[in-house]
Amino acid sequence: MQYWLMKSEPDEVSMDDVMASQAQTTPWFGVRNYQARNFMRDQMQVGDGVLFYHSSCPEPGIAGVAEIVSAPYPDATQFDEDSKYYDAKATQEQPRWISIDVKGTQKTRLLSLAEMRTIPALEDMIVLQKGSRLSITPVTPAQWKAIVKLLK
DNA sequence: GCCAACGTTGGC
DNA sequence: GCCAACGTTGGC
Repeated sequence: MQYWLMKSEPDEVSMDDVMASQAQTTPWFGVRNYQARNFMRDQMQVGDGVLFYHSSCPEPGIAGVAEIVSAPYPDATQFDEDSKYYDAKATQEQPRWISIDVKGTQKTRLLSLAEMRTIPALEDMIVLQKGSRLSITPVTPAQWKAIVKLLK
């Protein structure tokens, strides 16, 4: 059981979108960074906790909590020539990119990036480090606990 | 829109 | 294998 922070641009997929599809699940596609892919491929497990983070928007921050609900599987968009995520070097036999499904657990108040920076228990979070751009990052149990408490 | 930081590509 | 050039991310 591990914890993760996953970034999404709310213009693409917001926490509201994730909650609206609660009956089903939301496929997480379009990751095109090897480090993030490897986290999904090698470490993510069904039941892992996810902090849903809104990036590249007026108020960046954590907007809700979700859960991993599938094993990794090939990201279909890598084979779709019409997709902006198309990758000519990926083949069905040797896919490069991976998706997983998440399910929204709870929309929370927005824990803004600015507020996160003021909380000592969070200062080591990868997402707060200078120059950090990884869209999927591990979260420690202590960080998770502190954030869940703040969001109550 | 700016720009720092990072990742990827490709020539050598 | 090095590294310059380029593209992307993402806060501000």
